[in-house]
Amino acid sequence: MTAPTLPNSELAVMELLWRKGRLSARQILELLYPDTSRPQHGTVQRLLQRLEAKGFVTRDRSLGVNLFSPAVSRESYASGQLESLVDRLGGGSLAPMVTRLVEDNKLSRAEIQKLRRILEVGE
Amino acid sequence: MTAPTLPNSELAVMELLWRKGRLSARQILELLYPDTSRPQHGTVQRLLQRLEAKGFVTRDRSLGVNLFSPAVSRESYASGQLESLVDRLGGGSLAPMVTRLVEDNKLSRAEIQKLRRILEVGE
DNA sequence: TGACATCTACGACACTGTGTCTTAACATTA
DNA sequence: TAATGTTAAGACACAGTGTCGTAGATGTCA
Repeated sequence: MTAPTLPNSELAVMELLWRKGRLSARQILELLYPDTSRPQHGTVQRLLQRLEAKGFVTRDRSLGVNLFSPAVSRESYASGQLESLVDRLGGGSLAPMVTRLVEDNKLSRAEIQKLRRILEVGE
Repeated sequence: MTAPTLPNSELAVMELLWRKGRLSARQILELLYPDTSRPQHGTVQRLLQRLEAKGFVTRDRSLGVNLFSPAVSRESYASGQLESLVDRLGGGSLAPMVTRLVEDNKLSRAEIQKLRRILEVGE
């Protein structure tokens, strides 16, 4: 099973969970729709349900209200997406894309330094 | 205007064009649906039409049959997708995702070498 | 314990994008 | 000009997304 790509609304929920760690549906509702008069409980509940089905959040039912936590870290999701991008478009290699980014000056000096350091593995 | 993400069927057409450079609709049809008895001309035509509308292919009408060429290179599309991934999920930085790939041994030794060389810019 | 508020689960729906087909118009050539 | 191939455009089914409403479960407090 390859990692699915999350739609925007679900990603927004994950962003919250990644930032806060563990939230109730109500907290998510308030953070997600801060100035809406309408309830929209159902929407949040649906999103959480779908995320749970996809294995992206875990639900703690031991309390009165359910608490939701991320089951997939941001780094894990992001790198999974990167991997799938590389497979789909790069013929399995990240290098050509990075080459292009460098040529187009899309990577800052600092970013390049960081990447260099990361890639200094072994010998 | 940010680069759109192409659906599979359109990407399949682009793959052909990237590989072959310039093709007629019929050639694309034959390459795309090699062993189909059904015509499916319309499908290919539609795909090409949508790709043209998105600015991904150019159409040469000067001959009897239209000839289609890629208007966006594979590298350009791929790096654009990478860039948008970094913006959406990496907080603008590619480094964390690459870190994760390295940790998970998703990058071969050769690939790491290649990336290192690419990133040896300036000083 | 009953009344009330909250929370949860789920069916429903509109909209959009995708993938495909069909048909009609058009061009080409034998 | 008939036959053949090509292009254009309408149409549609289907899946995914984002949302709502509601019914039932659960909890709280007078």
